Amino acid sequence: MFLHAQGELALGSRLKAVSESLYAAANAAYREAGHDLDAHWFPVLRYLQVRGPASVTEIAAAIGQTHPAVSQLAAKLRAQGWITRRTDRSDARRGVLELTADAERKLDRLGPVWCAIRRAAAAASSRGGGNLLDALAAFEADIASGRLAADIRAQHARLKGATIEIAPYRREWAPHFERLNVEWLQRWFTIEDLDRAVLGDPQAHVIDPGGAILFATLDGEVIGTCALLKEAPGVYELSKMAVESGFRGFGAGRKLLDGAIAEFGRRRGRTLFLESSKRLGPALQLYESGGFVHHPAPRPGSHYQRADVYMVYEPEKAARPRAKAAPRKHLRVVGR
Amino acid sequence: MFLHAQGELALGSRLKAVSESLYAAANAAYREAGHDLDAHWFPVLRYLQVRGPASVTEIAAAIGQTHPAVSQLAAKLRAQGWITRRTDRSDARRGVLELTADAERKLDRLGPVWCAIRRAAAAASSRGGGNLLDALAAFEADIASGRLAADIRAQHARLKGATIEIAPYRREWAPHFERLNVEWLQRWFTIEDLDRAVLGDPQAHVIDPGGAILFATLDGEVIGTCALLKEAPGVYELSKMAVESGFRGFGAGRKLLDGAIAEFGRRRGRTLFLESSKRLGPALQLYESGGFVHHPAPRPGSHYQRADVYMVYEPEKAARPRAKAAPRKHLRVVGR
DNA sequence: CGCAGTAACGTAAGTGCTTACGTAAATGCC
DNA sequence: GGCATTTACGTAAGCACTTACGTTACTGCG
Repeated sequence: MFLHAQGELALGSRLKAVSESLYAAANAAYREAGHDLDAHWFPVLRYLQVRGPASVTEIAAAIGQTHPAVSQLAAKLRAQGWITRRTDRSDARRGVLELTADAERKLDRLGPVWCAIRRAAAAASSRGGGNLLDALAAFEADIASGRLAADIRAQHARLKGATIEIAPYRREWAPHFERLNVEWLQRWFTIEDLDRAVLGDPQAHVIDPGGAILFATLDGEVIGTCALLKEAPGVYELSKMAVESGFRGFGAGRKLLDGAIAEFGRRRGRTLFLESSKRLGPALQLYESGGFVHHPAPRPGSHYQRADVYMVYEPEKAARPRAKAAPRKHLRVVGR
Repeated sequence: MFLHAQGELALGSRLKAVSESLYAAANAAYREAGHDLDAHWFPVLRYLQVRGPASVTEIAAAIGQTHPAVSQLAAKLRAQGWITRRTDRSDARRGVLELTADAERKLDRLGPVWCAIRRAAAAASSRGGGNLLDALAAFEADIASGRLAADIRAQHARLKGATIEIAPYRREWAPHFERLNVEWLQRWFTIEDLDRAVLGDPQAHVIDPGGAILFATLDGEVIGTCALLKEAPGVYELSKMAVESGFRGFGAGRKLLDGAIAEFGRRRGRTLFLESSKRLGPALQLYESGGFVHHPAPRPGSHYQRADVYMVYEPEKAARPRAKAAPRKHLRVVGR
């Protein structure tokens, strides 16, 4: 499922969905057992059952909802004869909600259903190793104490000054090279035979012929890559540039590009070119600001079907104080 | 917190609350980082980012929401320039939603915020032993497969034929005797000195003087209790009858009453009386159907302040084929 | 080919909450 | 004792969904 792949980022969505499924399951159980009540009423009714008559704000505070929520539900329950309301003697603002005798009797009959739900939910909650209830309690504590919010801020502050490290090829990272490239290839194009070959065995297709592969890491985690392919003596191709989609905005692309160009320089290359597609706007912008200029025609023997943009590195064109306000128009014209 | 004490029964409420807190935390993080987007948009926007253009129903299925939800959100996002919609060439019913170049750029800048949220949430999720994400995944699987619903049904079927066992006093259950009685005393009255004494040391105040205490158990779990106090030779008082509020409807009260009367019989008692309160409607109904009849005046030396109902056991009055349709009016008249 | 069945998806209305706001009563403070 | 502040809580409006329903387009089958 897509949301599962998003990990913690989609936690809110998933929790809400599970919450609604639970209400639905409870309602189904009530209906099957012949009880006519809604699972959403549980906190209020149960509070009144175990604690006795209580005011709107008292209940709201106890069950962690706003007072209008309780107020509105109370109006509904009153209309249906579950509760009564009388004004507090010592404080005329306050109302005292109380279960009717009939409601009390109905609730007293719910034991078996509640017990069944509790046991089934407990079993489901503790399946798969951990215990949902315990984990949830810890999570709630972090939210209530503000620790989660503080942690997000702290992490973000740390990450703003985070150092993306550029590291040379390592055999054990070959799967990352494949994974990162497959991601954007599938997203924008299809994987061509040449891709499959290069990604499947980067050692044989990139390193051994005299090329290089760079990896961008954030705190040890590989989040981007690019390859410098050796075409001919002194002629290199920049290719397979990929940054994981959840890790854009760290500047990994720029660092990879700089790293590749530096590598090209170290090898005393004469020509550095690349093939790309006008569909990859942000990447083209990056190449332009890195010193690549557009070339009208494909190189003889162009590799890829998808390629419709050809660029060549011209060092003096590099816009080093990074051109933040680079005119978008330029890109558009190029893209045509 | 009240909801925590309800265990699995309040899980739905709590999950929803956590879900909303998470959305709020994410939104705060977005705002602080200067991004103008809503956490609720994440599933749709992220899907379009990693998977590329997609139709409404495709997205809805992937993120586990209904198609109107996606449709409505899409309309809003379209109005704000995040996505465009064009009609599918091969199927005129279907629309193709696609991120605008601007949106693509905005999303590409979110890496650090996402990473911060992910890390903080991961830390909170795995604090406290278990891991919320794993536990949630297992729980979701049980819901999706229908196992939870089936389990509830199965548990409920089992519990309908469940046997409440009545067991005699055991020293290690003394705390249950106290807990169960404190629950209803606090709910309906206040704890009087005599209560404190009896509940604090049932051995000394009930058993040793020649009385008895019974416990009702469900699958080994103590869920109810009652006491038979010896007042004088042949004279007993039924007292401290309590069934846990979440376990009403199992018939534990009746079994406890029957058990106490049987114990009274085994001891060849002559008189069995009880003191109660007209506020405890269902309990009085139980006593009546068990063979107790109302007595107009308090016994000389009545024990409790709260007592305003006095009953005496008259075996021939026991409505043994349990009087389901016992006239409520009777209770009312008695209660007056 | 014609036509029933189904899929895509927009619109409307409902729901369970929320925030925003107003009013009346109680409280604190000089 | 008067008056600002706070508290209780109802009402209104909004929001993120849902279910219900209708329209239009595609699909499969005789």
